[in-house]
Amino acid sequence: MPTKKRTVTIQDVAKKAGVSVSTVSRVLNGKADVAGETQEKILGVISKLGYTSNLAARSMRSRRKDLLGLVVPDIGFPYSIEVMKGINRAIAESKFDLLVYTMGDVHKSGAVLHEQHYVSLLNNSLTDGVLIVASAAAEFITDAPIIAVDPHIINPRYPSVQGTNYQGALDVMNYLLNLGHQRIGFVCGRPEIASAERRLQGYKDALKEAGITIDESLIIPGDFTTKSGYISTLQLLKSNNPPTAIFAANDQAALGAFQAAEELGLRIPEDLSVVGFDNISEAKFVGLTTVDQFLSEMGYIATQMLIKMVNNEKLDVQVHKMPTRLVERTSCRALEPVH
Amino acid sequence: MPTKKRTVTIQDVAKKAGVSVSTVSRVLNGKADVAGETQEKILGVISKLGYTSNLAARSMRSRRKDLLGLVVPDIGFPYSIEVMKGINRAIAESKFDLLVYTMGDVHKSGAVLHEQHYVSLLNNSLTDGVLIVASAAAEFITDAPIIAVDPHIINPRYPSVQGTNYQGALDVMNYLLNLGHQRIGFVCGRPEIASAERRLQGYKDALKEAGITIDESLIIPGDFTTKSGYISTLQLLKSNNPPTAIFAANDQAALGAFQAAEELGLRIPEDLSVVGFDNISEAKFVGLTTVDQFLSEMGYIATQMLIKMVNNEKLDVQVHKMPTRLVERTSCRALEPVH
DNA sequence: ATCGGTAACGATACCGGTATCGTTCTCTAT
DNA sequence: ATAGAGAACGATACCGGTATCGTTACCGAT
Repeated sequence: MPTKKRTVTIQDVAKKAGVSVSTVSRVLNGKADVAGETQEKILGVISKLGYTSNLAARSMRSRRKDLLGLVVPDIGFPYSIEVMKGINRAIAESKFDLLVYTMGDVHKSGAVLHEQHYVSLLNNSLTDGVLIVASAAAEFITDAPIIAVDPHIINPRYPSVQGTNYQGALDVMNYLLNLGHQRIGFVCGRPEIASAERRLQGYKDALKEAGITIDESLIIPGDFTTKSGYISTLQLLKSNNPPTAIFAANDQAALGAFQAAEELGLRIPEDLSVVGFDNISEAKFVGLTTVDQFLSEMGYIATQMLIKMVNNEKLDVQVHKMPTRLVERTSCRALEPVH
Repeated sequence: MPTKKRTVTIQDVAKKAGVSVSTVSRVLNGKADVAGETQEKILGVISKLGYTSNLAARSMRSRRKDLLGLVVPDIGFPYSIEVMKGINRAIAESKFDLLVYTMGDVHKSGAVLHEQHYVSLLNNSLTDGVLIVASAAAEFITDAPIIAVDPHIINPRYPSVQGTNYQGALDVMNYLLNLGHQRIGFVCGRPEIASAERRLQGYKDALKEAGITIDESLIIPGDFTTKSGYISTLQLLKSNNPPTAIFAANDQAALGAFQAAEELGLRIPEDLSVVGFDNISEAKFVGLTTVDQFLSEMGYIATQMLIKMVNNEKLDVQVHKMPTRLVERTSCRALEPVH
């Protein structure tokens, strides 16, 4: 094995320039205490050697890093993508850069203590503050700036941005009920996630309010994936008394419902009405009626709140509630009254 | 201002458990040299104090971090998203975690040396290896594992994964020519990017091959955004002798062409044929004929190559060429022969 | 000539971990 | 009884930067 060339450090620069590391560090950080001539020489050496500072080393000693952390279980999900778009926008407008930490998958074996590991991993070590998206972690909070988008827990001990999931679900149900639908199927999200439960609760309460008894066979488990939406919808449609409409806990599951309908030769909305939740970018193209919870905006606002926290400014609210809006497209139709 | 609670360090754990930091470190890294009883006590203290290790400190001393870095200019772009999906998949299958570094925007003021800064920022400091997506940076390479997806330069000094941009463009042009189109507009990508130039070259060569003289007025500058596609298309369609087909350097620009056509009351494909490049997820929904360059797959393969490099295994190829494929949808039609 | 002030720079502690080596203690073999 | 081996653990150097303080040289003022 060949000898590994070491990376060039501040020591190398100092030696080559004939000055001390202190002086190089001063130049790097734009301190005033350096003679113009010396500065130019050092800058020359730096670019000649191709020196770049070691983030880890710097982070350890200096408090301010101008870097925000983001923890996402899975960056491939449309949900995560939408939120990240907003975060990205806020980052672009700020002086902060962003470090995203992901495991690629929620379920993955890891080292000892991996459970806690991945949250405050960035915390106080690399970044000035951390954004957590749709995660249960960070139960144990340190006092560092942390903010959650759509937390698993309804009332986390740190600030958060949440959508009005319950109200959104009520809106969907009232919309469908007004169209004349009585038998409405519900494809659940992951039960451990608070927002999924809130939507289910909205589904149930709206039915109660309308005086319709809840048929448990119309409520099918799911996990927010397209595949689960597909399977659940098949199950619903093949039953003896299939629903006329399906409310999926998120858009991805609703997309699965589209697939199932197509496979069974059913047209949407003629033979089946479908509503989703999230308004991911695909929804527009397939004409899916859904609830916009302004995910991108949530990410944007959360980032701005985090920046405030980092700057030691006071937050206006601990929990920012983002109102949802029903987006009517072409996946639902009114039922003719039965003669 | 209240006194800042410090984060809990390995020193705190050691003191509380009545052992040395060395022993705690051994427990953290699962070394064998610890008595079972001691280990349990330490683990107890760790979870009681909510200790999590400082990534920065750890990275500095130990070579192996089981962490890969990814540098993207803008994570909001559909292009980046597609590539990241593949990376995410490879990460999920591996023991590595991923750290994504982004500035949120390509054009952003920064500290001194920011130009170099953001590439090998992660390099040898935090991560075992770095993926670079569609960036010109890293001209100065260190010898650390680096791999580029779709590099700006055709022949970078480090391994890369690239699409067959030239061949893909030829395929598009031959497809359009076979449909009978003679006046074909081209909406350029960002000229400093190699892949954009390769596509333009394919456009020109195909025309030459077909014996059609190149009309420079049909070649409009662009920058890969939807907006630029919109503007360029308007310009093309409003000219005296508008094209019958438009080949956009990427799908986002093609989407802009759709907008422009709609605004002018032109139907696609009846009044105008459009082809894109990339096959982003939106393309399917609008029926855009495009070139699939398997971006997700490129990310996947690049990640696997990087992991090989980190493990000191030999790469099969330095440049992995990913073949493109024309995806025919409904945005083009055959021209009737002129009578 | 002595002093104080300031500009420019160097020496060193320190951040929080890991790697290396040394120390202590027990147990077994001779 | 003593040496040697091995288990369990501690002490300390070190990673590559920044923060703090100290040092030197040069200046004008008293």
